[in-house]
Amino acid sequence: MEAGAEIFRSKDFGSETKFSLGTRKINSPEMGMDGWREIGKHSFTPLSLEETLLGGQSFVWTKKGSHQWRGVIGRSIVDLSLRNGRLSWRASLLHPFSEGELTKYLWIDGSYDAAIEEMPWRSDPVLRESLRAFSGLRILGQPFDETLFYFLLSSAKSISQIKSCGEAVALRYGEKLGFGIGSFPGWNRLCEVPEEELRKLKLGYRAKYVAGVADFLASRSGWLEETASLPYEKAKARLMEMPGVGQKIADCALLFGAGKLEAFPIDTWMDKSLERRYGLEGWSLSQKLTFARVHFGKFAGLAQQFLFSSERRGIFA
DNA sequence: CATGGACCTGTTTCC
DNA sequence: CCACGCAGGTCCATG
Repeated sequence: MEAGAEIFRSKDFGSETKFSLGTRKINSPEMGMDGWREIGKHSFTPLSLEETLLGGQSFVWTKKGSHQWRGVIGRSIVDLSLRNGRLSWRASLLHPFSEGELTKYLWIDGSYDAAIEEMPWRSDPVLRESLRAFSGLRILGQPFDETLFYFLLSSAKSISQIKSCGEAVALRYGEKLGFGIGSFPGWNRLCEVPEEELRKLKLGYRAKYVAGVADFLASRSGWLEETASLPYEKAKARLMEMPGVGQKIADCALLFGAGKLEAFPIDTWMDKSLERRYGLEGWSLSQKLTFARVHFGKFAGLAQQFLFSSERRGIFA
């Protein structure tokens, strides 16, 4: 399916420049980037796209303008634009990204609507209100290794701090991609980095976790990939064998980086949500988790994201 | 099995 | 402007 490769000429996209790549002449609004293309069918609203990209499940996206975002997925730089309900994208020429990869990353296909339908919103007014407020909110399909890395940095840090620590590591040890962006270096590369170096990049005590996980993986070739392919419970138990990976981080890595949609990470926001909106004051963490998995079902992780956003952005306040 | 403090450091709030 | 509490979690020691 070929969406028209239209070149936007709006002033929002900067002045148009021409340069050659091999023998082809390329018109591109920005050096090193391909032209804009539109993705026909999607159900994002400005709010749900913003919340999907910047709301705490990913730390690789930056807002470039009121309707535009830039992110790095693997080694590809990807721009997204949502104007008047039209979703458009472009990727770096050096490390291209296909439309198929993007629609998978953004979960743009019928299985999203099916997942929404399967959630218990008919009997749950709290969830129903969240779905209404953040209509179109998705779980992203991010690279597993990188997702694990970012969430290893997440303890007692805010989104902006996690983002800048991760960016610093990527810029220092990853591939330089231009635009001041680096790629995730990969665990093999991180294994060569002393903990002290990571501490200099402001990771604090999390540096020990990163170094520990890198060491752990160095002696286990294929371990992460194998873990991602295991059923949820098995995969979670395996992730928790690693230093610095407890219940919450394991669930985040599996939900956001391995497509385990039944994973239900409980952080302080979700803890508050379950207590205040579902009356679970006094329940232990494991009781809350059991309640959530039973009540929300197969797509508990998606429900979690709606409730998380609602709590964080205060729609019930 | 539940509870509580330590672990880094940037940010917020209070003198 | 400085000192102090706290933060999207994990680990280890206690009761």
